[in-house]
Amino acid sequence: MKKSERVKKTTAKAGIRQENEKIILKAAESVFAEYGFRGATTSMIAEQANIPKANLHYYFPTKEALYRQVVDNIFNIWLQAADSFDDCDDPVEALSRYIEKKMDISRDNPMGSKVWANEIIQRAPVIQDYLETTLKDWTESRAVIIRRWIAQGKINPVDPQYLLYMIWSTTQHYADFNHQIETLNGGTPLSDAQYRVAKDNVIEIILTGIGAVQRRRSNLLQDNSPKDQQEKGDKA
Amino acid sequence: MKKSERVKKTTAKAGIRQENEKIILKAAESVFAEYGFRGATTSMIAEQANIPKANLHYYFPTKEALYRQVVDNIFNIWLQAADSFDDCDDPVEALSRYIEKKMDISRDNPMGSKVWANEIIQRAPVIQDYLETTLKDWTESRAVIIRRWIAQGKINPVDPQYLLYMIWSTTQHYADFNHQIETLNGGTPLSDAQYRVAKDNVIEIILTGIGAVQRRRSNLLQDNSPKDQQEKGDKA
DNA sequence: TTATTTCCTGACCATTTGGTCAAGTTACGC
DNA sequence: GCGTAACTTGACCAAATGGTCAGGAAATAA
Repeated sequence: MKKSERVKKTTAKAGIRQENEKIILKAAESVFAEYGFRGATTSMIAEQANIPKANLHYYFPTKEALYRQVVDNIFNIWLQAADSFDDCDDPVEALSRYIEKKMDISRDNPMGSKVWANEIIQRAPVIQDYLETTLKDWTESRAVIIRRWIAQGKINPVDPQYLLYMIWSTTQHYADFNHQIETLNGGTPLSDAQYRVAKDNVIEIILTGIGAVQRRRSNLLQDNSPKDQQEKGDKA
Repeated sequence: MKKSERVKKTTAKAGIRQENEKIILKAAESVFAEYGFRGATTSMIAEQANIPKANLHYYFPTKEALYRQVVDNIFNIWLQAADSFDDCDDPVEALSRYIEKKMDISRDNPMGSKVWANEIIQRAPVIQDYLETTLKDWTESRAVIIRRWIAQGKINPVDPQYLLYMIWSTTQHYADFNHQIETLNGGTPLSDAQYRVAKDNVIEIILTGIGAVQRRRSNLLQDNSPKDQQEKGDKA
């Protein structure tokens, strides 16, 4: 139908492959996010990318190859977030930064999070390997840091593994269940201000919950002043 | 797995329908959970239920009708959990009970939770109506209770909506991401003892996080009985 | 017994699916 | 210009899919 609105070709032939792969990957991400690997069809993806299906198969020979590439990209984003949880002496700083980063990712890349969720629900046919190696190692290394904080009396004795699950689930919920949140918000997406409040609530409750802070000054209820956009002026 | 071990027929003809519908629904739940509506096939479900596909269609004329029934059952379980969050003066009691109930459901009915997750990710084609009515009303009524607790100084000022999201996500994570948790647990499911610890951690961190308790006595670390994760020393 | 209703299922069908292919078109190096 | 490599795509195919159907088996009613 609408066929020639295919997006500009930057500098002619050079870069066409790169450009088109990007378009296809983006379309694939959103279709895989919504329907999972089995439920997604290459026609849907092609349509979303606004190219003929045969063209899609020119760039990605099989549905599985395309899916793998999508999942790979997502894992890289995950790694990026993981880096922000550094080996820092201050749990408030390290955890605030990590949670904030994860919340940002949920907002900026909700489709990726959904693809990940689908992968796990389907028992990780593609990323099982990552889970057993990279993710497991990372988790254990963070557990060491958390246990050190506990030993130093900086936070309450909590089981690191369950604390991490809480952080993952809470932050990713804003991507994966975004539709439900939107519905409960009257059918409109969370505004920037609301998202800021959500973030603050999450950080505050978790940090307070593990005894990293006693009780913070800020009122976590949404203030009704229209002005609310200053940077992360709230921290430790 | 064989073929004719189809389960006993209780009392012959009477109740056959009921019996078979139950078997089919259970099979359908697990297949829909793993692959979503589109990704699931009626053959897979029939196979899982150990009946010919044509027989499945005798009881449930279409895939969609079957799916609707599955989703309906899940929503009823959700309602059951919702009831346990009653209008109680004590936030510690009300929230402990609710979180515990949700954790129990995640353990006893992980497939249901996954079907729900898939539904939301797919933008609730079937349950949108519930979200806008039952779920929304319930959420708002609980928000009132939470705000009252805040006004009474029983908990810190937090935004009720985000607190609820945290409870939902954290508890449901144990069902939806059960495979990831299992992998990180060395490939074995959480034991009863571990699950107990997980529950306690969740309850404790959230209740402490909102200031409902100051700091509780229990040590949330798993008692160090020799049986801990140390099977495969894979590493890099 | 026979009649009637319910249940069971192999064979079948139209549509959708992932993927191919051959005949093009476009861009770049020469 | 011309050749070649990269890109594009309508038409096509075999397999899988949701669903049907006719005929048979089993249970109950008469």
